[in-house]
Amino acid sequence: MTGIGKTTRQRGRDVAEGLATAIHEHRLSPGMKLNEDEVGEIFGVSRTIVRSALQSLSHEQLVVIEPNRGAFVARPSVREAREVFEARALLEPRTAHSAAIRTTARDIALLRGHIDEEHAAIDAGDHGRALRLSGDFHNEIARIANQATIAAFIGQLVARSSLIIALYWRRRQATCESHAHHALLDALEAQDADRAEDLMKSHLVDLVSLLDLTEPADAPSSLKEALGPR
Amino acid sequence: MTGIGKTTRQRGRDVAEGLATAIHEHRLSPGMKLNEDEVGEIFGVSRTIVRSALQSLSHEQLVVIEPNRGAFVARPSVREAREVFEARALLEPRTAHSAAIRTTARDIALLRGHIDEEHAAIDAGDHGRALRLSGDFHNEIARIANQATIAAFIGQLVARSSLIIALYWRRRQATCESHAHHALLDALEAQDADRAEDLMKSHLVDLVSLLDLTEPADAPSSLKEALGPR
DNA sequence: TTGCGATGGATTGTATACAATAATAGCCTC
DNA sequence: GAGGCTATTATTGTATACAATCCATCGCAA
Repeated sequence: MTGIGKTTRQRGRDVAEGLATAIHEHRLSPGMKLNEDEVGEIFGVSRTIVRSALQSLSHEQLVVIEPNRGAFVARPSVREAREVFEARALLEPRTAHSAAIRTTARDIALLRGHIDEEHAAIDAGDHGRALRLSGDFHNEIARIANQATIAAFIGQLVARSSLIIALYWRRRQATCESHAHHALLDALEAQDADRAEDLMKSHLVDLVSLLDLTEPADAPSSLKEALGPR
Repeated sequence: MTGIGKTTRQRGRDVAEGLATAIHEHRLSPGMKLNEDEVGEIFGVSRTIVRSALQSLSHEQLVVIEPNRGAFVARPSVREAREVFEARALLEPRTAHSAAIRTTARDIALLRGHIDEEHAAIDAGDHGRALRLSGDFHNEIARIANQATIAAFIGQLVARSSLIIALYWRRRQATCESHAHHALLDALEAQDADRAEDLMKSHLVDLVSLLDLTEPADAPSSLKEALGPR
């Protein structure tokens, strides 16, 4: 239904999506070099297409292009990390509010499926996949709110959050946030917009509190930190 | 200071900016075809660069790329128009609040200069330039708020607003919104964050009220409307 | 006149070739 | 052996050539 890949439509999109998914699932780590020839060979396209995909990703700040040096998976600074979550705090609660009002039974079923998949992934030990699904949950809510423009912004922020989590997550422990998602789902199902808004707000606060945003991490502040026993 | 154009840095950015400015100033109208060869000849670059610029603009939704048909200046639908201003209503008031707290004397001077330039442009009958400067005013406030992520979103929304105004502005009359900008400037100077927030909110409401968002306008709903006496 | 189909021209999509720049390795000097 | 300079290699930036697609014109028949 989603179209077989052999069709003539723009393959740059496919490459960009492939790379984005890999980033979401933490298979590509922040700072990693994205060689144009290599990527092209992997996806079976020429550098022209790869270049287009990388530019696209750089526009949503998943990738940083350094002139004449190439493309790298972005390494959001502590400051950027804060900004991303402040933006999310500004957008997502109100969006959850709108979503609660418009939620249909079909949406609920879809979201429930999402959460189930997420659990399955965690049980299977596939943390990358679990993380991606967790992000998708937020994107789904934005979609339900039926405001494409805001949803697009949230999509970008969720994607960048994935990089931020890769860099600044405190514990190795998997996503323990399923409870928050469950509670949100309940509020949406009850169409309790105010509760959904509050839950989203505190969910985001919780998320940030699980990050360690004290260290610069862009450049190690000391040699010992950079080379010492990890 | 800003680098002479002959340097080796990516010229795609220059082309994109050139086109964006033309769109902001309403020299390029919604729906207009952007032929790759033509644009390339105008800016003195090859299609490769033009293509990159067009993709960039399409990502911020100033341009729509139809596969195998080419790039066109975007024609936001009524629905998109509403969404853009709802997003602005969500982001900009709080941003004005933050900006008011952080405003410095230097910022005030800069904004005042902006407003003056705007007036000068209006007096000179250069509505396009006035409109662009009016948008820049909003961007400046976002910059002062010192949240690059949100500022980038606002930048996009302001740019799209320019297209929306081109399509749905009720009167021929020029921007009569200078008063709102003046009032905002005063609030910022007084560092009265709450007032700045309220002023921004009502300013945006006023802006929307000056738009005619009742008609589809994507396709004229009747022949009479399309061909009748204008 | 109206509708359909074919042909030619123009425009976009993609790959590739070449030029420019940065990274690497080797050599020489001290 | 350490440090710096040069040459080589690898990678990116840009232009161009070719293929695929679309659009317009024309012709023809009903």
